[in-house]
Amino acid sequence: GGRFGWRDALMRYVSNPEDYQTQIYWMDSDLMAIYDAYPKARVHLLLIPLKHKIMSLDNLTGDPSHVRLIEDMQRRGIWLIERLREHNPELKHGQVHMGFHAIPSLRLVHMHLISDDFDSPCLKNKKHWNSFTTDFFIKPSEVIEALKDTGRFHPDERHFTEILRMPLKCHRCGETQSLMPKLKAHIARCTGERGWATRQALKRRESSI
DNA sequence: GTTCTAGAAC
DNA sequence: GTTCTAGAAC
Repeated sequence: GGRFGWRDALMRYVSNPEDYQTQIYWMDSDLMAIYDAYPKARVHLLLIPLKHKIMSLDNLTGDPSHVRLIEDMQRRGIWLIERLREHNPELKHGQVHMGFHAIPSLRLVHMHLISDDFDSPCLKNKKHWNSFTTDFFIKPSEVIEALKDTGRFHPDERHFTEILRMPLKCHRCGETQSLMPKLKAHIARCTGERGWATRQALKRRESSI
């Protein structure tokens, strides 16, 4: 086999940033923000520490350097969202969510920055949806508090596996949809009056030509 | 994490 | 008959 298995996909970016320049949105000596290779929304970045090679949140302790790392990621995440808003006019009023997956598939601690539209052909199944729109999506403040209070952050695997199987629920209005295609159609409609009206106007204009 | 696809659901 | 989900991947 090769040097990296699929679980180590993020190691490539961290080990050889120079080979991935087009996939890097922003980077300094401590953190790297890359475009998710399979974005689940119009904007979807991963923020990855460069100096601490921590495989998962389970490996964090109450050590001040670990608490500080997550606090730095939180601060940088907020900064990146502001930067994204400046460069993406469509994000001006929309929310950008920031968080970790409770049980990530890929090694190396990474925090998602993802826009609220969830408009992407890569968003395909229930696991995708529930991993961003339920308690499976862990805010950095939750991790920081757990580390300060208990010196660890160990998500219960059975609990979070069950969460991924929950019904498909719109993150805006709470309405439940039976199937992914129906959810995706609903999300497109429920994505805000202004966005919806604009799309309808564009459709009318297209069909009248 | 994705791809592929059998068979369930429609 | 087609769409859609969900489990295997050696």
